[in-house]
Amino acid sequence: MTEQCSHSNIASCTLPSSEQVARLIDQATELCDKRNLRFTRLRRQVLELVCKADQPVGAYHLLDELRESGRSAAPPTVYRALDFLLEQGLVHRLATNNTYLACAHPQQPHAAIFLVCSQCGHTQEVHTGGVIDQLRRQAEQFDFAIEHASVELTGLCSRCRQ
Amino acid sequence: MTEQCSHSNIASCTLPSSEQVARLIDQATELCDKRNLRFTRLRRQVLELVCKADQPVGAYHLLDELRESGRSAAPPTVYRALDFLLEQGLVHRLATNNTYLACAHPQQPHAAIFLVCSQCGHTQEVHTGGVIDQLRRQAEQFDFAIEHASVELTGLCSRCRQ
DNA sequence: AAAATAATGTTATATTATAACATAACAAAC
DNA sequence: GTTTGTTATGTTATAATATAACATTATTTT
Repeated sequence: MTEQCSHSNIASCTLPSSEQVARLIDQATELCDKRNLRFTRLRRQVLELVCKADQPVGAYHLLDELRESGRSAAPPTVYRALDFLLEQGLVHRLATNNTYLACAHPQQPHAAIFLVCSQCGHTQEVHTGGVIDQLRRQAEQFDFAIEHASVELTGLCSRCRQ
Repeated sequence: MTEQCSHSNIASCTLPSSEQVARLIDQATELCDKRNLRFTRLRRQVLELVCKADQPVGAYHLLDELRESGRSAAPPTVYRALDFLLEQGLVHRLATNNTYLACAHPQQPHAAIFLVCSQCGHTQEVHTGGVIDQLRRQAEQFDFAIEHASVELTGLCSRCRQ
């Protein structure tokens, strides 16, 4: 991700080039090391597949790719790896279309907003501190403690609007 | 829904009493009439079931209830009715847990935010013009035209926090 | 090395949703 | 009021997404 990503007030994150995939893997390795967790071959492989995809991918698509790579794999194989990556904040799950995508900023935990194009599927991770903070304040007015915010905006991306 | 609902700047909507269910059905009848759509027995029955539930319900739960009521029903029966009700803005779908709940304000189309308790499942529809407007503005900065906003906040409700 | 823990393999199955085609109900036109 | 077209529903099958449960392997700790 993080092509032109400024991580200032508002940041948008486009898709990863191959060197950036390597960097994300490096970051994940470091991060797991720091947390004393095992970044196994399977977990690395699944993260690579998610990173390399140019769009959010479904679990069974990842399963196919694992199998094509010669590995013996069944649904739990991929779901367990995804669960691990989700817990560590290395990937996000989009509830509106049951897909997974690599997190652009695994270092600092953050709540993100996703712009999902309903036509081409292109998905952008956007960071706008303001919105999430406002949501948190609103929730607090109802004495509600947010554990996870799922904010997914479906619509037409700039390319598909033309 | 709409127990203590002010529909002012911020409005919260609690669960419906039985008279309120009747009112929602009346509103739906009117609305479909106005739009020249058929509010059939099946559609009415499904909306009633969704309204009466004290929490968002799954499609297969509705299916069971339809069958218990004596009606012959299969998955498409309930999904088709739900699709109709969704299109008309009479129910909402929660993507994070694949459930459906009655819309508190079918009259005026609106984007809502949902507070979903991860412990008891209680779900609150909250209307805060501000947040949705802000989301729309943010999206516009990326030349993105929102068609649908799914904003689902998972966490602990006030009762479960204690 | 043995024991304990964590990860993966494997089989089966649960849960959610849709495709495809047949029939029935309804509305419009004649 | 019957024919015709359209919309809704019935019905069967199956797709797509996800998890349970238990066996095996790998890794870490003792």
